[in-house]
Amino acid sequence: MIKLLLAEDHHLVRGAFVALLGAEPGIEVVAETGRGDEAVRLAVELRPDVAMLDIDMPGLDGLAAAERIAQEAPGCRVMIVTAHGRPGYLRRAMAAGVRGFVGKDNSAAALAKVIKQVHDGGRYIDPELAADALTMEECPLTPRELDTLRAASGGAPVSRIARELSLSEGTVRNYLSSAVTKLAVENRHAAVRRARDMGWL
Amino acid sequence: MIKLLLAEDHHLVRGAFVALLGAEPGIEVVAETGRGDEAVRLAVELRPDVAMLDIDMPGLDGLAAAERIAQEAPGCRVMIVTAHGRPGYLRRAMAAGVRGFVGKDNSAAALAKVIKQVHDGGRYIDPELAADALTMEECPLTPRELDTLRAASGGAPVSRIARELSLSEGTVRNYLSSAVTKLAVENRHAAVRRARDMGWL
DNA sequence: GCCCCGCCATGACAAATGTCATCCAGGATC
DNA sequence: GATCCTGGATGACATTTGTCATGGCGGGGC
Repeated sequence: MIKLLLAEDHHLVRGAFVALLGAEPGIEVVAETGRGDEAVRLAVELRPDVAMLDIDMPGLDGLAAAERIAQEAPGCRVMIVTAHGRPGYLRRAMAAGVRGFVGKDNSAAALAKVIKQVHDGGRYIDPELAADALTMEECPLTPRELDTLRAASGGAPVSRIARELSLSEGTVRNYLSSAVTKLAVENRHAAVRRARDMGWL
Repeated sequence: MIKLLLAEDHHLVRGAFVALLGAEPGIEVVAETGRGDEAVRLAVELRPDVAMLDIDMPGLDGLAAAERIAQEAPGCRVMIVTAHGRPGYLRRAMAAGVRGFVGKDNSAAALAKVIKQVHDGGRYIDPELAADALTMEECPLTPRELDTLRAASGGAPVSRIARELSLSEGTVRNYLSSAVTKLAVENRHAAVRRARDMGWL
């Protein structure tokens, strides 16, 4: 019997997952939560065989939670289920030692199969998402450029970004400009959008 | 037996819903789809008692689908299930004659109850979302302002927006400026964000 | 009819943004 | 130690923006 920890922020979807996977022979849902930090705590406490995490959750996002679980509950295998096929997410997940990565576009049967595969020490990456990630170049932005993009994401003016990061306005403009060039877009707002779409932000 | 049409774009979530609601006594899922246009077609063809629609779907979004179903399959009662509690969405849904509006944060039991309530001719609005919509002012933007905001949403420069809408650049700047003022934000990009958050865009 | 409002358009000016040449510090290389 | 390179930082300059005052046009409402 595979002991499964389930983390997904929407009650309804989570409840549906529990119903679905609870019916699956060989799988037992031992805990469920809607928060990432909560998921880490439960993984440490209950030591499930597999933790299945959504990405966007309050408290701690699924990728960060995966990293923490890998450190604090090493026996627990982690898989990510997400609606957003951002290529960068897959990269981060791999770096965190995640063993399964599937989109919410898959069938329930496929999901159960992946859970078992992951439990048996295997790996499974959604082929479509994997293709995206492989054909895609590495994030070309430097840490500083990412910082400024992040700070600019709310539409904040350069002056505020500069204050926030304790930089001169000129410097901020430079980083943004260089990000815009690298991403081949027209201005920083488009750059923010693009970086976010890629899962880099 | 309530005949239910289910429309939700993620296979996995949809499958889970089917499993969940199929187990519910008195409810029978007669059709399921991941596309809005498909949902309209199925509603017309199968005449289910209740159609349960997600908002973000390919083909036709849930709100537009709701409008079409109200016209083309009047006997079918429509309810919306969504992850995004944008106040504007609720408004549009009400205008389309939707009889149920719930967030994905609810429990499965609550969902089944709402389905039955809607089927019996009642209405149900998620109290939390309703409160948001009521405390919130109507969208203050003119159609033209919305057009320009929409065109600006990708981070496009004014020149391109002007070409797209066949307006002079000055006019575009005017609309955007007025939108920025009305929404009390710092620039058009923040205005786009805000309008989108409100469900106005 | 008259007035108001939304829509379209100009021009001018101030402020924010994008671009570029340049410089510095530290690590890698030879 | 001299050199090269990269990421980080800066200020000057051109361009793009946001803002404001203004005016014309057409359709509803009174």
